[in-house]
Amino acid sequence: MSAGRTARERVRAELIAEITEIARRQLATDGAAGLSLRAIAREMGMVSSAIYRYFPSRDDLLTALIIDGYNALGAAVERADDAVRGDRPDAFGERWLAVCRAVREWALAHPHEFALLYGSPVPGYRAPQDTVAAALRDTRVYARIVTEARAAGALEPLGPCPPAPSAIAADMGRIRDGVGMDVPDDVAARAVTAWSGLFGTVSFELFGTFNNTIMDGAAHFDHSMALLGRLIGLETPRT
Amino acid sequence: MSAGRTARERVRAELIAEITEIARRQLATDGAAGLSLRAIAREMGMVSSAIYRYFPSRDDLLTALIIDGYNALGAAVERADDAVRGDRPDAFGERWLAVCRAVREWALAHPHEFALLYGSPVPGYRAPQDTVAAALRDTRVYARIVTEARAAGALEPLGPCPPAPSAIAADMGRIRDGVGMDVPDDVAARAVTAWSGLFGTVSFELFGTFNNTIMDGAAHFDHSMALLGRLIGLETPRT
DNA sequence: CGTCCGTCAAGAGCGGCGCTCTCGTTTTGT
DNA sequence: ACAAAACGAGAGCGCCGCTCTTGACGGACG
Repeated sequence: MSAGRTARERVRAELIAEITEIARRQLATDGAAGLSLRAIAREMGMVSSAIYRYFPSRDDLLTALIIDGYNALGAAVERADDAVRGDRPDAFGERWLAVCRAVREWALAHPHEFALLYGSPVPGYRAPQDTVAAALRDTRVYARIVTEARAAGALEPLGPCPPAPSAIAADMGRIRDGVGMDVPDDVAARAVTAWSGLFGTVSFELFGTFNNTIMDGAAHFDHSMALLGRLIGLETPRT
Repeated sequence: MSAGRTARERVRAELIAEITEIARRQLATDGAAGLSLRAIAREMGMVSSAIYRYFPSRDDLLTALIIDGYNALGAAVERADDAVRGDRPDAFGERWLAVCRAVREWALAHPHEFALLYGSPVPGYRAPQDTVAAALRDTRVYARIVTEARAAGALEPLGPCPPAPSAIAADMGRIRDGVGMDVPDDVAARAVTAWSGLFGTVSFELFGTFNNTIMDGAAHFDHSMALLGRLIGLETPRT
């Protein structure tokens, strides 16, 4: 973590930082497919082959950007939850809505990075294990809200729903362990469904599926998230 | 529709068909980014520039594949609904589940095509108007189920949910007109939310977000769709 | 102090890509 | 029969990821 001792190590770390920064700017402009090591080198006044001293391949640079992206989204989600939780830790519905909005707003502000994280996988790219750990960061926030809400007895089941079949018990157990969501299978299944709905809604808006139909994205999103929150059992505020 | 009269026109139509067929195979193998006009030409024993007589650019070929994809998915969804509707037109929950399963199964069978339709937009590609019409085909089936269910009085509202805010009335109206979903705003909003949840769930499974956690994708999917069906007000069968 | 080895930037080059332009040839419609 | 349109082939432009070689530089050690 501390700056490397030798001058070489220091300049090396700086160059790596500069490369990823330019790459992030390229990503924001042209998307993942437009990310070009040659263009980065050009912008740095280097020759393209020199970049390979720092990133052995384009995919390795992509991995760095993906991890950064997951962390940025995760941090935004954490901030959103903390902002509500600080004042009213029991306002679980508000916390859920705040988290959903944070995801949407981060996605709208960084569309290409969101596409990199949750869009079609980059062909030929195999996500290394480092990325899957970073990918869980925002999910943990979300799991915490559901867990705390249930512990507080704040989950009001929403009408008669089919119970979780035993076939998904093992999967729900893995989710429980993976992100620390300590709730029964029924609640976990509803939470996963709502979570998928959140990202599906953001994807639809961002990728243009809603084009020319849903114009007031924010209003629709808020209402949609309120409905999904109710599916979990959360009381969401009127929007 | 009938074969062109002149020999040239006939061979032209055949060549276009052969190009799209090879392109579809390339798409299934390598994904949209791996689609290469040069490779297609090579496989056809032509020189690359000759392809441009038939498709003026790579994007135009992509457009053809996208329209084909929407139609294939739409047809699969129509078949799934018709299979249930023929016997039991009032089994709205079963029809909803059948449609959801059709989407998932088509996506699993044609992952790259699904990614082309619902994944990150191809950078620089601007969807022409032809594609958006084709994109509505599966949605119409889905809208028909919800509309018929409501007309039959088969929608049992699921507990107390926030009512649709007036801010989304115009958007819901556009959806009503666009896909022929003749239901009030409250129902339309729930339907759109469930619909987003369907594609979010399929995307998560297909793009690897569920990696190593949800192993029995089918069981989780069925239960998730049952929950979303209940959100609309449909009675879904035990799975 | 001098040597020596690891690190580095640079350059040339490979095969691939989308796309354009030209040039003969073939087919079509008149 | 002849002009016009359509066509395949070829060369070429600028881009890409990636590899290999070469020569210079600098910190570590004898």
